Formats: sequence, structure tokens, C-alpha cells
Amino acid sequence: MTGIRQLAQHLNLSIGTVSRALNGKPDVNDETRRRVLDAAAAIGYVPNQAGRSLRQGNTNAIGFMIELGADINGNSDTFFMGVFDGVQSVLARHHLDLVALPCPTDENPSAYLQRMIGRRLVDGLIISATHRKDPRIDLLMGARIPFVALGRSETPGDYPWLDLDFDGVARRAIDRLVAAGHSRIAAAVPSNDINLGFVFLDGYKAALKRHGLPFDPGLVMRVPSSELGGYQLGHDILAMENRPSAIVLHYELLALGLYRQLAEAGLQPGRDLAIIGFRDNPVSRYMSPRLTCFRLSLRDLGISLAEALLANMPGYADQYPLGVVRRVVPMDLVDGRSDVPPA
Amino acid sequence: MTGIRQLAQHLNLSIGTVSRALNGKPDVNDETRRRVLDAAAAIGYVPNQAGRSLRQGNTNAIGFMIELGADINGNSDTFFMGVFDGVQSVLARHHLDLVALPCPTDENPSAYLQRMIGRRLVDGLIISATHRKDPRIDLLMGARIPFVALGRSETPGDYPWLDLDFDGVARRAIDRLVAAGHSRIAAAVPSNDINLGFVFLDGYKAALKRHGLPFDPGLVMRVPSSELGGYQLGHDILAMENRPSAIVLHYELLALGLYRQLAEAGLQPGRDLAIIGFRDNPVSRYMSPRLTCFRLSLRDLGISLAEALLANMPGYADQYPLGVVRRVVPMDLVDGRSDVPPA
DNA sequence: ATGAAAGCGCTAACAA
DNA sequence: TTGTTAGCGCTTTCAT
Repeated sequence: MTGIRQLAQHLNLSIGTVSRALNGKPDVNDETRRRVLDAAAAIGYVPNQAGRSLRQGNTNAIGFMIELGADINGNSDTFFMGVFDGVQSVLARHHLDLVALPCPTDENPSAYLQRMIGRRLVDGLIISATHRKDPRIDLLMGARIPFVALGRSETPGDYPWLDLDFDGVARRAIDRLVAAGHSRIAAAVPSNDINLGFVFLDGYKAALKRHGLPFDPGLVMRVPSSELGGYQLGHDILAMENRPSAIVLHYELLALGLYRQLAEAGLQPGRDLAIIGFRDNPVSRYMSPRLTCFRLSLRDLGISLAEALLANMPGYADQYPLGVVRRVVPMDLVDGRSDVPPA
Repeated sequence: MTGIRQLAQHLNLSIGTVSRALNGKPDVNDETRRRVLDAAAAIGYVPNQAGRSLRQGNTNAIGFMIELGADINGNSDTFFMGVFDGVQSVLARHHLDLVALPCPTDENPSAYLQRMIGRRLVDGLIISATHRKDPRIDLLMGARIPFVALGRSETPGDYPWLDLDFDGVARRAIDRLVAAGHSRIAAAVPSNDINLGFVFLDGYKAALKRHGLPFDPGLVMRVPSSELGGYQLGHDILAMENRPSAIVLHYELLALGLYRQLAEAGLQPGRDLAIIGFRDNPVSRYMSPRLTCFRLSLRDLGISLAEALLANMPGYADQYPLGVVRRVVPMDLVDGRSDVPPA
């Protein structure tokens, strides 16, 4: 393994000079710098991160914690892949690398996070699947680790977050359904305590109220955020005495199971039940009839997350004078055929 | 930040003793060890990984490189999530952590990998989306980094890999279709040079030959491995003069776009075109009619990958005497309704 | 503009 | 059984 010592020896320079040349410090002769850079490239030298980290106290890496539990995460590979790409596009400018930290299903997320923090594997963190009360946030604030949450939370504190527009989606879906003549509109909400469920439900309630419609707790359907949850949802709806004529969904893949359940009962989305899904995604795009839902740029979301994080990291904050970002990202309605009116 | 020095001071012990106690070395008084462990837990001490890495020359982390390019990755939704969980279940036993390394779409995978290797971020690597000739393999062998490839390759060398049973799937799909009376059977293969395409095509050709059926290059349909690719595939099939009566797919989400294209043409999977998909997944499970495809335990795949990797890592090889693993993981047929015979 | 040297936190070899 | 100390690779301060 080639270290800086070998490189310096090979060039008949001191390791100090080589280090300065490599790191773009001003007080190096241009000719010397060129020699060093050339030799480093030729020899394939890459600085050992452990040595740097120990000396500088940072790692030049950013972590993105994801949870592997199917009913917890509420998002799929493709969701994160898109977001990662956006995050990296920003980090790359600062020579920061992104590492994804997958918390195993059988491990407590806070314990996992604590281990990662303790190891000092990363300089900053993006956490996802934020819960209503999220102890990870307390942990990160306590350890003074820069972070940003993907998903707002009730946990108090002056920390940055970004979130999808769950309440806006609920509101606009209701607006659209009411305009189409619906008055019995159900809402599918998560069965766990992930915060987006509360936000979505609040948006749903507020929209009903604004339209002068009564809130019926029996129309709030709690199901796991998965395809299977959608299937169960369909089952539950079919079993109701007084079925809703429309439903709004909090999660992108619920529609898939719901479509299936309706098909098995000989019912058709749009004609027999108006459905407005959540996030437009590759799967929803190929369902028949096409799902009415909301579009979002995953890449832009990733970019915003990275910028919000850097805005809170010493050494980068001056380049991203955003303060403590707390922002909902907008989503655009995608017209489909799944919410044709009843009359 | 609490380091080992503070911890030792707090206990009136030398840092050497504390280190030995923490690392389970034998020559420590039981009582002393208990005190150290208690204090460490109370104070929330976690050893600084940079210090350890520098001293020991390892990082106690394993990397899993994934590629973010949609048409390359060939996997979807929760594929990696499932595999990660299996990998972690093995690594956890050895206090190794898993970090996912997402290669940005706009970066060359070999260059990215080289950076990660150079940084010495991880002790071992799992690489995915293996290409027919994969320079990453040469890189890893050259750097003597323990690794395992998810996907076999033509790149020569004595390195471990695991792969899905692409040829077996092609063979068994053909067997099934021929038994049902089909003779014009198409194959959807990837449009890039990912190795699974070659393996799949070889299996397809061999199976045809065994059944005495002619190989018609016009029945080999090259499409991107995505939902959209499936949609294009449907378009291409509908445009053919002499349409096949059946098709086998190399990628799990092709069926989605294909179903959609058929539906738009008023055709029905199973009745008008027999379809055998690739991997059973949450999405395929909710398509109508249910897709005939092949099941695989992602968790077991992850476990096997981790074991194959550890079998090639100094310090772990003795616990996993597997040699250089080169193995295809079996997949089970899942009966659906998408391949009902023509007669 | 360059060299010499200290020291980041930790483990392991050696001494006691 | 415990304490002492060298040194992993690197950056940075201080001399020169």
C-alpha cells in the first residue's frame, strides 16, 4: 500500500510538502506541486482516510440512514436511489462521499444510530422514516452531529428537516374529489406511528372541514404501508356497510394491492371507487387505469437534503446560507383515470 | 467527545488496561473488566474508528456497492433492502457494519470503486450489477481487497461470486411453455452488456435446442431492464408480423409495462400471450392475472453473500471454510395465470 | 518554499 | 495483572 511517506521518498521531498501540494495549500512551488500531482496520479496514491480522520477529526463522508423494515420504511429502493443521486450531486462538489447506512430490521434504530455516531463513521447524517416522537433526533442534537431529517417530527428542537407534502396532497385530493361530486371520502393512513400519518390525517380532516363535510372516524382506514396493506384496504372497504365513493392514499404502493382486490371483486378503479394515490412512480405509471397521484423530483429532493445538511455543517455553512431549513417540497398532480367522478 | 484517555483517567487505570478490557483480551482482572465495561456503558463511550483503523489497518466495515443508473441496476423496489438485511445478519455476529456505497449515475463505476478502495473505507466489498467484462474485478484483485460479486462475469480470475439462476429460469420457463404446446417462444433480454443477459440468452438457446426447436434471432427482444422496457417490448411484439405465442422475461418489472401495452391493445396476458416473468416480488404479486415467475429468498441471498465474502477475509476465513464460492442460487417456480397455453 | 516534528485515538509489544 | 510506550498515516505548526 502506497502511503504519503513512499510518495515523498520517491520524489525526494518531505511528507509535509507533499501533503501541502496534494491539499492545494498556497505555499508550494508550482513546479513542485505539478511533480507531486503527477507522481500521485501515476502511482495511484489515494490518502488513507483513517489517517486524515484521526488528524482532522472528520471523515469527509455523509451518512444516509435507511430502515429496512418493510412496514416501517414506507419507501422503496427506487425512492432512495433517486434521492441518493441528488444528494451525491451536491456532495461531490465538496469531495464528500455518501454512504448509506441500512438499519437491520431486528435492531433498534436509535441503538443503531448511536453506534454509527460513536464510530464517527460520518461527519453528518440524513435520517429518514421520521417518527412522531423520534429519539434519534435527541441523540443527534445531544451529540452535536449535523443532520437533516427526511420527514418532520413533533420532537422539539431547532433542527432542519424536509418533508413530502402529505397535508397538501390530502387537501388537494379532497378538493378534487369534492369538486367531482364525492362526499363520502375515505383516507388510508399508516398503521404505525410514523409522523407522515399524522400530517396526512390532519390535512384530510382540515380539507373536509373546509368543504363543510363531516369527519367520520370510520372512514379512516389504518393499513401497513405496503402492497399487501393496499390489498387489506380493499378488503376492508368491500366489507363496509356504507362504502365510501372515493379514497385518498398516503403511500405509493397501496394502489397496487387495492386495484387487485377490486379486480377480484369485479370492481373497477375510477368507475366503482375513485382513487387518488400518493407518489407517482414507475409502477403506478403502468397500472390500468392510470393512477391519479402526485409527482415529485427525487433528485431535487436529494439536492435539497444535501444543501440543508451542509447549511448546518461547520466549514460549509457559509456556502449554503440557508439557516435551519424546515421545508415541505411541492408535488404536482398527475392526471389519471382512477378518480373519475360518481356522477 | 469522550476518548479512551478520559475513560481511563476516570477509572484511575491506564489506557492500555482499558483497551484490553474493552476488547475482551484474556489478561485482565474480571473485576477490573466489569468496572471498565460499566463505566464505558455509563459514559456512552464508543471507540473512535479512525484511531482503531489507523492502528489495526482495518475498518470493521463491509461495503456493498450499488449502481444508481436505472437501466443498469436490473433490480427494483425492495431487492437490495432484502439482501442488506441478510448480509447484516451475518456481519453482526462479527461486529462488522455494512455500508452501502451508491455509485452516482454520472460517475464511472470503476473510478468510483477505486476511490472507495483508496480511502480504505471498508475491509471488504460486495459488488453488484456485474458486467460481462468487469474492470472492477481486476481492480479489486489487484488491490487484494476481499470481495464477492453478485453476478458472475467472464472476467478471469479466482474470485468468489453468487448469481441468480438466469439460465435455469430460462430453461425451466421454456420447458413449461413447450409442455403447454408453445413453439414460438420469444425472450426479452437486456439492452446493455450486463452479464446476466448473456447467461439468460444461453439458457434460452440451450433449452430450445434440447426441445428440437429452431433458434430465431428475431425472437430475441432487446429492451432496457425497466417498466418502460416492458412497455416497449409489448409494442415491439404487437408490431411483429409473425408474433410469438409466448415470452420469457429476464427482469422482474418488465411484465408490468408489458401487461399495460397488451391491455391497451385489448389483449390479455395468458390468453393472448403466455408470459413467464423473472423474479417474484411484491409488485408482481398484485398484478392481474397473477404472474408466473420464480421465487428467491433475498435474505438467504444476503446471508450467502456475506458468508462467501468472509470466507475470503483474513481473520474470518477459518470460521467459513467455503473456499472460493462460485454458486448459483436456486429459484422456485411460482404458479400464476399469465402463461395459460394457447391450446 | 521546504523540512522537521508533534500529535490525533487507539492497540499491541514490552516492562514491571 | 497492569503500566508504559511506539507508531499506524496524515496534517499542521514552527523553523529554516
